[in-house]
Order: sequence, then structure tokens, then C-alpha cells
Amino acid sequence: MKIDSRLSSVLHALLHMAERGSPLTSDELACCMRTNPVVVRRTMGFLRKAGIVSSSKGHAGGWSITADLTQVTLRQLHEVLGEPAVFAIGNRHERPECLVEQSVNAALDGAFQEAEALLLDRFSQITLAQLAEDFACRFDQTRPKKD
Amino acid sequence: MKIDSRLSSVLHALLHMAERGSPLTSDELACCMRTNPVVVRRTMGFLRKAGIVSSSKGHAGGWSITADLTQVTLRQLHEVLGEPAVFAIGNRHERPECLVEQSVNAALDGAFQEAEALLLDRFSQITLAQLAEDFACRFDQTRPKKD
DNA sequence: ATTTCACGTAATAAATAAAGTTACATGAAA
DNA sequence: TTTCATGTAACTTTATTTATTACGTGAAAT
Repeated sequence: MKIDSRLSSVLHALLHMAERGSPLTSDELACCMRTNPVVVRRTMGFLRKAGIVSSSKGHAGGWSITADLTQVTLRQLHEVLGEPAVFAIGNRHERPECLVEQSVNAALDGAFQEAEALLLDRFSQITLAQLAEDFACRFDQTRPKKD
Repeated sequence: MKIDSRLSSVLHALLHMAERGSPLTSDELACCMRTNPVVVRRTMGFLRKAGIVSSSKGHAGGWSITADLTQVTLRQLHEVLGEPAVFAIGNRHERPECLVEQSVNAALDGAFQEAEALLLDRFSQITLAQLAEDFACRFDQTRPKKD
């Protein structure tokens, strides 16, 4: 199953942008995410439309964060990316005529909806600022002698 | 994203088999599941290896349930099918060197693990017998005049 | 016996969707 | 006016699931 890693990708990009003050180009982001600059532009375009980042052309251009890191949650980013399907498993037919299949779907849907609600709730409780702080801790731990 | 609907499929098949006393052929199952008999045999083969169903060749052959419907849970079936990946979204790289990406992964993994645990817990609480009963209710509701 | 039926399985093809790539237009700064 | 960087369309690649074809095995009916 090929999974959608765009949320992971944009988070990675956003944190790098938060670390660096000046704009990062699509090529730079593509390099640290091991992907292609066009893919970066395509994906970051969703965030631009949502006002989370801005892009500028020409010399010293690139991508910058415009939103407040404490206000952007993972859930918002998930929505901005078009709320892609969360699950890789699911019903064979969405609206079956067969009563047997309707029972099966009802049972599975109930479980999936609960799990998705939990996931989105967790996503809504994590902000970019928290991730940036977590990164700062990890970074400090790699330089234990700095006292 | 192409989702794995095998769990849905085998549940559908198992309930049809529970309704009917005699064995159902792969062609019959394929017909009601709108798929191919070879796909049915391939998927049901996992359940046969797990001792949930048996198959017989020749005239009047086909698939039968051997397990107790009250003992088979959706979680067991999920395991029998090889515990396929639950989520369609995930990390870009599983073990990144980049500290930024490690922070991102840690946050996402935590949420995913909680949601998966909830889903599997729900799955473990639903038995084939419960689904069969749910179907019986739906069936009765389509024949309200029967008294 | 032998014909029919149905599963078992390998090998291959088709379908699907994300990701990657190419190409070129737009616009800003040096 | 040259260089740099984004914006986007179109196309290709890649990975994976599902579907299909083909043939083998074995059980039951005639």
C-alpha cells in the first residue's frame, strides 16, 4: 500500500523554515526531504492557499511561514491538504444493496469513525510550536557538553 | 489511494456462509462480492490456514465455516489477513537521520499508535455472531408484515 | 473408468494513485 | 537584461492491489 506522506513532508518543511529565518527555496526543501522541487511546490501550494506560508520569486526568494506557530495544528494541515483518506483498509462497496454487506459496513464504519475521531483529536492538540520545541530538545541532547 | 477491502470481503463471505448451511463455491461468493473466484480462493485461503473455514473439492464442494461464530472477532480476522497497514497516511521516512524529521515522526507515530490501538480494540469486541445477529435484525425489518 | 465439478496456485496483466520529471511561463531582484 | 525562483500543466515512473488466465489436484456423480 502506498501511503500519503504529504503531512509528514510539510511538517518537515515547516520546521526547517521555522529554524531558518530567511526563505527556503523549493530546491533546498526538496534536498532535505529527498524529493523533487516540483513536488515541494505542489504540496506547499496547499499551505499557501490557506495562508500558512508565502512564496516569493526571484533572488532571495522561496518559502516563508506567515502563520503563528502556536496556532497551526496538525489537524489544520491535514484539512489543508484536502483531508486525504486516513485508513488503508475499508469497505468493499460504500453503499451496498446486500443486507449482509450493510451489516458488515455498519460495524466497520463504527470502528473506523471512532479511530479517526481520536486521531484527528490528537492532531488538533499538536501545534507547530510544540514540534519546534521538541526538536530543540533533541538538538540540545546532541550537544551535551555545551554548558 | 487504493484501500485494502479484504477484511470487508471476508466478513461478507463469512456471513453469507453462516446464513446458508451448505458449502458455498468460490464462484458463488465471487458473484455476491462482485469479484473474481480466484481472488476469493486466495483471500479465503488465509482463513483456511487459520482454521476458520474449510474447503472441499468436487461436487457439492465449496467453503464452510468451521469456527464458532461467537469466538471469531474482527481483530482475529485482521491478524489472519496478515495485519495489513491500517493507515493510508504516514511518515515519509521511517528512520530519518534528520532531527527535525525525527520530531515530526515521533509526534505522528504517537497519534497513529493511539488510533490504531483503539481501532484494534473495537475490532476485538465484535464477533461474527454479533454481525450475524445484526443482519437478522436488518432482515426482519424488510419484512414487517410477517406476523 | 471417466466425466464433471471445485479448489490450489503460479504467472501475468490491468488498474490505480502517489511521486517524480520535464517543460515552459511568470515575475522579482541584481 | 540576465539570473533566479515560483506556478502549473502534462507526462512518466513506481509501487501495490486486484483481476485474469492457465493448468494442476482431487472428490463425487454417472
